[in-house]
Amino acid sequence: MIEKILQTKIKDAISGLGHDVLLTDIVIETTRDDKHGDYATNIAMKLAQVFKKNPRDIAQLIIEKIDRTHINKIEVAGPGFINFFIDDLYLGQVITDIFHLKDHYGDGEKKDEVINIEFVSANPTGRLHLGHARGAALGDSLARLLIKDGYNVIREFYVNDAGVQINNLGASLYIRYLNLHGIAAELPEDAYHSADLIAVAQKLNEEIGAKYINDKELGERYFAKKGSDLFLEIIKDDLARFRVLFDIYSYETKVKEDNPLDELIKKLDQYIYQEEGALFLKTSLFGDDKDRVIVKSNGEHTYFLPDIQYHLIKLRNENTNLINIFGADHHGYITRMKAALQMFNYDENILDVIIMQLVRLIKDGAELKMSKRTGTAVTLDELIDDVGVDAARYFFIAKSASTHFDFDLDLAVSKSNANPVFYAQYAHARLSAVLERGKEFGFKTDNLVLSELGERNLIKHLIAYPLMIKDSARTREPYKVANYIQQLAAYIHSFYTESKIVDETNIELSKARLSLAKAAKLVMKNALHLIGVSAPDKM
RNA sequence: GCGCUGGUAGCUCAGUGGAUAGAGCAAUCGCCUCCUAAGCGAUAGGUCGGAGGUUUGAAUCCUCUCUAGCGCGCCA
Repeated sequence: MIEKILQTKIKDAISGLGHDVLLTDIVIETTRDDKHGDYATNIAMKLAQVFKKNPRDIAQLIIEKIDRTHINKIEVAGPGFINFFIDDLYLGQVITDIFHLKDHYGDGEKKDEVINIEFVSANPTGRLHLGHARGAALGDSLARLLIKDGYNVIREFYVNDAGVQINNLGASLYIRYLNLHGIAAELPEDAYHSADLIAVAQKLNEEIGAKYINDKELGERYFAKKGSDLFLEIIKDDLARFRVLFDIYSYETKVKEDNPLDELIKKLDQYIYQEEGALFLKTSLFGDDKDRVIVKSNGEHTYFLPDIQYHLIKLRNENTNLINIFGADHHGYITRMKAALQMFNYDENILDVIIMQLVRLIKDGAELKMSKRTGTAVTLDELIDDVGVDAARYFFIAKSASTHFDFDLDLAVSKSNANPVFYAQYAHARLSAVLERGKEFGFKTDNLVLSELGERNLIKHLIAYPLMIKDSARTREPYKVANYIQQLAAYIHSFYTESKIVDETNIELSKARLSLAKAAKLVMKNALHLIGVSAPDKM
């Protein structure tokens, strides 16, 4: 890895001047302007205070001491940058590395740590909509990224298959069911109004006929159970279509069944007090604004209590860290959950909550409110039909989770070709075509020297791939992969346009360029795979 | 009122202590007898919400402030 090598060279040079610096304090950056060389460091400016000297003078002292193997030229520039111009032959070695490592190029060191990432976790009371789609794309891409970086990853979905929302589902479905039998019944304001429920009611009606039309209680119970089961199946199917597969589905009912909440309350005893007939948990001891109710005065527990149990279950194995992906409307929940975990002597950082800002849906220039109640939500299913999995997934992960963004439905559907994902896929397809065309030539990795600007830019970007993986996994930000992909596509298109890759009059050069094309294609395919996007050979 | 997240080009967004603030889309101008023009090259477009401060250096850090979204239930 070039960065590391340069860091070491610089560190050694600085030691030669009688001063020690940490390797990690030496920042190597790729230059934006090729006049500034290939890589640069600002270390001399950082050391200005220590050395009490002008940064340019320090830079000069460093470059006099530095080992110049693989380096063509070193310059002091601007306010005190040190610019490195790397030998072409040395840069080209990355192609050999990629040929050798193939799909494992960029893999992080294998780690013992398990990362459990919980996302989507939608209530099985309707189809997934746009907001869930963002979470699904984000969570799955993050999972892929962490796996690539060497972690053991568990993708987990928590199903709230108990509680008021399920009863409400049962009641809503029951009314739809009565309607199917010509019985007039109005959906209450707070019922689920979406059209999905009609389809589910119809399906269940086929199984039971008129059995429950005169038995509201049994009917509602039946529809609550069967309806949520059916919706969960629909959710799983939609997710699979979106290329999102979970390792574990955990059920609230099962969590409570296997782990009596009374016992949990006993374990939390020292943090619990009673007030006005309710049980409060002293989460304020751990930074929460106030204490939280876990058992209401009517004897029912709040959602929070089984959720604590659930998080403990996720932590049952040693060496596990948790990631939850939440919508912004749940951010108030973070501190109390971390507080509960700290009551069991876990470090607060064992749980990392990624807050995802909500998606605003724009249609005909105006905001369309998403709500299960009013039934105006755009479902994941419809989204996939309209814009396709690749474009949709790319669209959702290409922006950081903290970005509030507008999803313009008209734009997404009508101008899907404007989606940057096609730019990247097209770059991949072009490389596939040219490799096919040049398949008789073979490849060349020894003494591979490519010195055109476009070739060098592409090579340097391939070199940066492992570092990008590491960085995006560390900060848990898959959008950085999308940024990388865009830049990679741009370099590929430039290279393709500027350099004739298959040239019968220059076999050696063609072999070298085909090798670069093959390496770039492989990296592009793998990068796209990390965000769940396909890499077509033809477009 | 308090808290979380935003405010950067016409639009959607990157950039979180360094060189002239970038990309895609939209706009203008070039480029296919030549490996896929879903492309390339060039031009134009920005008081980085505002004000103060720290620093050799600030879009980036600090304080205040304006503004948008979301929270602040014995709901889930």
